[in-house]
Amino acid sequence: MRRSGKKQRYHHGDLRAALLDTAVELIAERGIDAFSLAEASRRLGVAVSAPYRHFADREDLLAAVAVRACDVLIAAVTAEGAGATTPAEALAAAARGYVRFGVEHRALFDAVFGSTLDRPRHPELIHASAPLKEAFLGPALRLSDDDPDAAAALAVAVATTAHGHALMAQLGAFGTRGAVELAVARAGFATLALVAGRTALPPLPNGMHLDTPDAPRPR
Amino acid sequence: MRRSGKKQRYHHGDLRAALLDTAVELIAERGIDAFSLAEASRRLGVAVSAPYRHFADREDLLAAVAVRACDVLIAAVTAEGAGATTPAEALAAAARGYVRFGVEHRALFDAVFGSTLDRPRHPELIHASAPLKEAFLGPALRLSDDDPDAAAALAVAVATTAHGHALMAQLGAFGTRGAVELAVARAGFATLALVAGRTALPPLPNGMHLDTPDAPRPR
DNA sequence: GTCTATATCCCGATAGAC
DNA sequence: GTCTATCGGGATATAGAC
Repeated sequence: MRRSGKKQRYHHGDLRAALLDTAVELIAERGIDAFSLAEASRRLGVAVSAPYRHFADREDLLAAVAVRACDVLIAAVTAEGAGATTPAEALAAAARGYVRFGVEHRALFDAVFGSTLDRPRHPELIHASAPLKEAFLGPALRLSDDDPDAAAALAVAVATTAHGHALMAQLGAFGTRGAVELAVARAGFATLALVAGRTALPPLPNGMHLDTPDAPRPR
Repeated sequence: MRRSGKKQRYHHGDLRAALLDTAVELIAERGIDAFSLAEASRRLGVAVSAPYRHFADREDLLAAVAVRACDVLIAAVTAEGAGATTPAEALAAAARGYVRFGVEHRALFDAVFGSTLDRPRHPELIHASAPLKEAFLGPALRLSDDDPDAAAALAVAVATTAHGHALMAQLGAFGTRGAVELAVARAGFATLALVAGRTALPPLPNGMHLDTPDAPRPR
């Protein structure tokens, strides 16, 4: 019944969940920096002070959105690779899923990558994003005869290239009509090209392994 | 003499240029969305109304910053490839220059790619960014036996991969110490891998050619 | 758990004096 | 070309009633 009315009031309903949904809506419409608790409250028909019963502050809510977004991202990256037959195809599928997520769920993508969260303040975020690297590292390992250094180098290159395709697609660089599928397809092709030319990728220094950013440039 | 005092007043000086400089400073410190004319005015010791003699509004100033940033970006991309001996090396150098610009001049990078300018309203921006594609397309053409379709496919893949490396580096995914050089180097290697495996890149549809985004997702 | 009310702050943009 | 003053708006967050 919750979906019946447009201006549903959440008095005594599950305001916490409703705030998360509304946050995603607002981020999709105006970007993550323009998101405000005040506007979310207005849209839900509650007082601007109500969210503070469920979230310590604005950043706390955005961190919760980012955690949810991580789950969706990981599902997207792993789902697309379910039917892959070769490791190279699995890697390309992971890249395609990553890009598809970026363009089809831009708000969630921004929640993960586009906000200025103080990540040390939200350790659950680091935990939520951990499985992501496995989706790239697993196939890369199979492609590299279990050489972990070569696999890490390839996985980083592929994930980074997928990231670029998602961002470029968001910028509109792949046009407007059919841009989603085009960007997704190009990310897959680029991945296969990286695989084919992977001998040009020397090992990363110090066993770096696609870690979640721990210390982003402060802002 | 302009640099002598910290709280230099720009009364009757070149306020327009000073505003551009200060905008870059502020964007570097707090991000482009948090940039405000009011704070820039405060920092320069002028009234909040003063900037409106030089810029129609906030967006107009940000567009001017983006134009300047485009010039620096193009210089960075072409400069790094000056000494390249092979087309593959030239392409890798362009990618390295792109990433170096992204991490060393993050404010300028954000001015070009991270703002929500109404680009049709600022045609000079499209003009300023035009030479960028040549830096990638030129070497790609030489690598593709002057096949323009194959060259475009390669150029898009390389530029997009460079973009991904720049963004990932900004996120801190390449760590903190030595992150700049690491990201720059990885972008170069990834480019060489793409070149080596470029037969996996089918032609783009409809003669697409790395155009500047004309219709970014509205926000 | 939500409301009312409020304190405090910041912003973009304009009018009119000098 | 810059200033003073101001309008109109929106934000975060808290206090205290119910």
